[in-house]
Amino acid sequence: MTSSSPPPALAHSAGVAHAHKGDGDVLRCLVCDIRNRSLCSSMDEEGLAALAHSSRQLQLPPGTTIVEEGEPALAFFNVTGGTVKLFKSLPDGRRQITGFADAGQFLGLSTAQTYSFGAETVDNVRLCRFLRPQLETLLSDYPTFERRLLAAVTDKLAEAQEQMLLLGRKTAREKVATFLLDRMRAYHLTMGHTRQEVENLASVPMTRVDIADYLGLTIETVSRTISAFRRSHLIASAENHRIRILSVATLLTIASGQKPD
Amino acid sequence: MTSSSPPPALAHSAGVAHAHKGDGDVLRCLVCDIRNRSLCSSMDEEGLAALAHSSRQLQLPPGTTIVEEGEPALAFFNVTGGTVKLFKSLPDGRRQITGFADAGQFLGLSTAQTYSFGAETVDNVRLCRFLRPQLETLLSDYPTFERRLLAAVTDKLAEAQEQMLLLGRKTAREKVATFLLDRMRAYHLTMGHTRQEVENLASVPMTRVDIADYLGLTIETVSRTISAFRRSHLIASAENHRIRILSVATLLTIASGQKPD
DNA sequence: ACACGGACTTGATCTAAATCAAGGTTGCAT
DNA sequence: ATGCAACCTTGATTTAGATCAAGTCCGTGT
Repeated sequence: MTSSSPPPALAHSAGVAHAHKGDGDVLRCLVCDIRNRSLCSSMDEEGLAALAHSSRQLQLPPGTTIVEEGEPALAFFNVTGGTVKLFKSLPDGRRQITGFADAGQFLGLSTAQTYSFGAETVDNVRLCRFLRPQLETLLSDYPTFERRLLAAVTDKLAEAQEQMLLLGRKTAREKVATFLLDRMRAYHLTMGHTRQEVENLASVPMTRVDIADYLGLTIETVSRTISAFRRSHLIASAENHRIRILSVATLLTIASGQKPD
Repeated sequence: MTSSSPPPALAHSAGVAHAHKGDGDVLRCLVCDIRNRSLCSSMDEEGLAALAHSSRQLQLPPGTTIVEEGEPALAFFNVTGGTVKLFKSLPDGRRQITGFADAGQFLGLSTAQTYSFGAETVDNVRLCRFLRPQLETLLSDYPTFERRLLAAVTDKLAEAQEQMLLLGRKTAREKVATFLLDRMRAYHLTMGHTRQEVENLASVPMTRVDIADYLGLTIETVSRTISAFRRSHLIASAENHRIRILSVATLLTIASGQKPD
């Protein structure tokens, strides 16, 4: 009974799977390996201790609900490992994934009382949870942290605008090319440019359903388009839900709306 | 030769049309009639003086470029009257309007060196321009202002996610219904609920081309859909680029993805 | 080894919206 | 008043991507 059908577990109920006491280790944030790639990079040593104190670390299996659309917006999260999907839905079940949050990204900011979106883990995810009052205290106490958050939200907004261009005006082919390049960039970011072998690899832990709901397509169209790219030797499958991009240049051309195959 | 064909004028070159010296009147922001509906509501009297000192007021005719995609991000703007369109384009000219900024909305935030989007006036627009260094000073000097900006950007992000749902998953009919209701809400906001007569009016100063580029449709589909709504007596035309919404409830039902005409 | 279930692929057909193609309206400039 | 140009509407036809319909692949548990 390790991982059966109905996606269970709400992240902000009391005793969540593998919740670590934040007050135990002041070092947690100090030794966090992705800290330089996240909001937390704005903090000095004292600030990092405050962060560790204000947050709890969670480890969640695939398919776990993190936040639910319409529920009280009680917490803010920083993803430290794995991939989370954010989405909005229509009453009849149509769903739009508005973004994937990989390690280093935040989620859960809300001005309203309730979340205007849902969030669910794609694979095994580690994240730090900040309850609202604690986040507010941090923002007030550490102006550099607040400034960094403002910059991060501004970046997310620019990303969202790029995605609107994709959803409103790109063809299926252009959408999928853009997606693969984005996943390659995301993978490079989380791997920190460490190895040459990682080059041109994209990590694609999500299902075709998720990709389709992200690109405003059906799973069949996503599948066909990926197959076509594979047949044209623009990409090749790699182990572990990864895709090797054989011609970044061609894919870039396609993604930006110029014809070539 | 008041307003001929090729859309001219860059807003941040020295002597822009009707630029008012910011340092002249300390009262400008104090007496601003939309201040309570904007970022500026976070400021006390002293702050308002600082705002007036840090900004310049511009008055621009329809079709004026405010910011250009790829140009250095030198300024931040607060719209105090009229409507601005924000957009991104593909090399072949396909365009996606990512939002309309009405009175009280800001635009021009950027973390990068250059703007990732363009902005152009839809009708006669009044706006306050803050150069980057001046904005940064304001943020540092007035924490409540920075907090308010963070909230405003967070709201814009939620709006963007809603628009992604529209672009990726809604039908033409649902898109247009959503748009009309949004325009009604925008009109109510800028009119401040003053009059009963204003009820159920939507202000639509933009062309069909703009609406189509905002909804991810063609002008023909937008036109046909609006005509169909008119034929079904869900809406009616009103003077001055306005539309009267005859059945808000029905339009809401359609916008949220349930069938009814 | 095998079989079950979820995820993916591929093919055939359908359709919502795009494209192509005329007109009709409206407002401004002369 | 009249003519022009931009904007909008409506109709006919086409098409990209959706839907419908089988399979295939792959990982896990027995």
